[in-house]
Amino acid sequence: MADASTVPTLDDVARAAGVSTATVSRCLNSPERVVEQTRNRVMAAIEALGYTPNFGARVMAAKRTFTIGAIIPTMDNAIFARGLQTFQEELHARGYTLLVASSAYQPQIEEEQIRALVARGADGLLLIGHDRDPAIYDYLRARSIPVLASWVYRPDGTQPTVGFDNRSAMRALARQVIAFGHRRIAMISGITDGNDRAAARVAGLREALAEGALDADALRVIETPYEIDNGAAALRTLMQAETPPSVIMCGNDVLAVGALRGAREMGLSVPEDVSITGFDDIELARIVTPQITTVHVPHRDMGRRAAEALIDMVEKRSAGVSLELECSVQMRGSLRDLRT
Amino acid sequence: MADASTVPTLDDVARAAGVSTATVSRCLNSPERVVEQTRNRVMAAIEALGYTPNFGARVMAAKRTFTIGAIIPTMDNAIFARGLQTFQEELHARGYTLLVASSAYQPQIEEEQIRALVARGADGLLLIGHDRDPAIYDYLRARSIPVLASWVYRPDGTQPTVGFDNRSAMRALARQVIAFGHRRIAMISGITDGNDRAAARVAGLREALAEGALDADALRVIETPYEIDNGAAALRTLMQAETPPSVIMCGNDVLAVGALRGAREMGLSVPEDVSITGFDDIELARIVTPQITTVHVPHRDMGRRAAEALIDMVEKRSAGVSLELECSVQMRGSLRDLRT
DNA sequence: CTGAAAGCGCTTACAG
DNA sequence: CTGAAAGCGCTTACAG
Repeated sequence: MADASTVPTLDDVARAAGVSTATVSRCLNSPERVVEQTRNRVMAAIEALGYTPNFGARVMAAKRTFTIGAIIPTMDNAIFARGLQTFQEELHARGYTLLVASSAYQPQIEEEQIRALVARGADGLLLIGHDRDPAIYDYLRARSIPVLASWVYRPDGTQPTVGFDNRSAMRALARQVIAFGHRRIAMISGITDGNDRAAARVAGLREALAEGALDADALRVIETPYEIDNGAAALRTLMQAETPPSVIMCGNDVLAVGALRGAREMGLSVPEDVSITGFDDIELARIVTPQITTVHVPHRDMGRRAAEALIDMVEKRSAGVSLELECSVQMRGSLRDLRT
Repeated sequence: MADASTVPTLDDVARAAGVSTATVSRCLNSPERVVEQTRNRVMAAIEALGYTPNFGARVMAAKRTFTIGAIIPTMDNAIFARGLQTFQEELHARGYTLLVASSAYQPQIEEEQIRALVARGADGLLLIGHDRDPAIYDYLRARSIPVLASWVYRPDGTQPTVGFDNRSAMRALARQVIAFGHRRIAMISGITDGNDRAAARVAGLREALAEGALDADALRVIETPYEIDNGAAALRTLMQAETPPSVIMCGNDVLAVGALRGAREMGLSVPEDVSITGFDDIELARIVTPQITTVHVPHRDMGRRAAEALIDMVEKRSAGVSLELECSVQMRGSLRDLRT
């Protein structure tokens, strides 16, 4: 932090300009309340001294930080990067700064990060997913800190959400898979414990199976953290079964790309020997060969809308409105149509 | 921010525990200085009230935030994700919190973000690349805020750096390319203006050309922002030349993957019709087919070392020591050996 | 339009 | 080991 002996304070500016600290403060925060001549003098002093307001002091006195905190599960891959980028762009345009933390998909770390962000005076919080220990929402409510849950749409939830319906999106993809004649379906899911998006995607697949009069109970699901290598390993396991699946639906594109690599390593062709699907439609999905059939998530739009909604909440213009964004199925080369 | 009427303060805790605020503060900051019995009583009160220290007040009183700021050029892709992840892990292990901002590769935005982070009381700053307006370093020095430059190693620089030598790394790759018999070499570079890493990579290639008695002046270089689509477009332009290159060396893997796609779209085979190389060795490089020959950058190690070095500076244990990390050339399928 | 002064919620010498 | 008190640098009613 700054060295007090060297960094000018409001007091220094006031003295240099021959006014009170109140006036200097006003010049900075509501300049229209200061007559021009005085203001010019003050601004000149600020410039001359190279004054920057002390953040801590300002926060403490004003009880606002113009800071929004976001906690995402991981920064290690591109899943959240796109959405977060537009989220931050929109915040910036509205005069807010974004603080990002990551939780490594661990509720305990997420809670720690939430407290850290709150302790840092975040005016509002963006969280990924809706379901978490209610005590956290109580904690936030007690401090009247607005929270928006994103990457998920839950009109029934206790918190406002701006996102998409993970379950119906996966169901739509699974219907397509079934319509293509696939019957031996397996899934490589992310860890569902503590991850409502992952759980909803599995549920969406099961729903589609049930609709199609397929045995949802017999569905083979491997749960594994969202990492490329894990996708490869899981595919190997699944394909070594006595009756290997004709299609492996993955919880996201990272796992799908890993599965693709795993197939290649086993000498299997995709989609001739096995079909693979993903979820998210991040850049990765279009970079590999064949390109991955996946669920397109409107990340950029979601980020922007989330920022708008959260700032509205922070500025008391809204108690929090949920917004549903539409996903779409992206048909690409990794899914084979067995009817042809 | 918190609603004062509802959020417990140090005072509330002190009253509840029947001690002074000084004691409560000590329990939080140097628990060993409080006798166990008292401490237990205080901790129970903290728990019971759900107390969280007020950040602004703490910062103002302690003149430390235990916050490190990092400004990276972009969050939109994986280039910086890996390194930043370990950077933040190491900070966390040492009790610091990371604040990340991005500059969109624009010096002006970077400067704005630097001021924002400083205003927020960052104890230290991580910046990507070394070369920038000296006024920025002066500003930081006046506030005695330690700065570490990373993703670059510059023993001659005005600031300590923890990173690698972009120029010699690219030169090493280019030597290999030349050794493979390539003579018609072109480059797709990132924008070099305001980006010392990008500029150093171009310089490294030129050096290797000169060494090999090739005409460095005739080198065709297209500069374009680091985006996949731009890599594809640049490749198209280069391959439409009268005498197209036998190899296209890209400023990073993102451009290389784009170039690969561009080649495929033109019906060209890689590496049969044209070789492609990258830089960074991010996951992308191994996901595509063929895999990209590239420069491996030790991102994770760099992130960890940068955190260590910066914290040492912050805690006055060091005035800032530069550290060079080694890169290595990763030979993969996208580069053809013309001698065979 | 401007100023004097209280107060924001902590930390930290200084005593005891 | 613990407490009383000053002080950190701002903002904001409240007066004038």
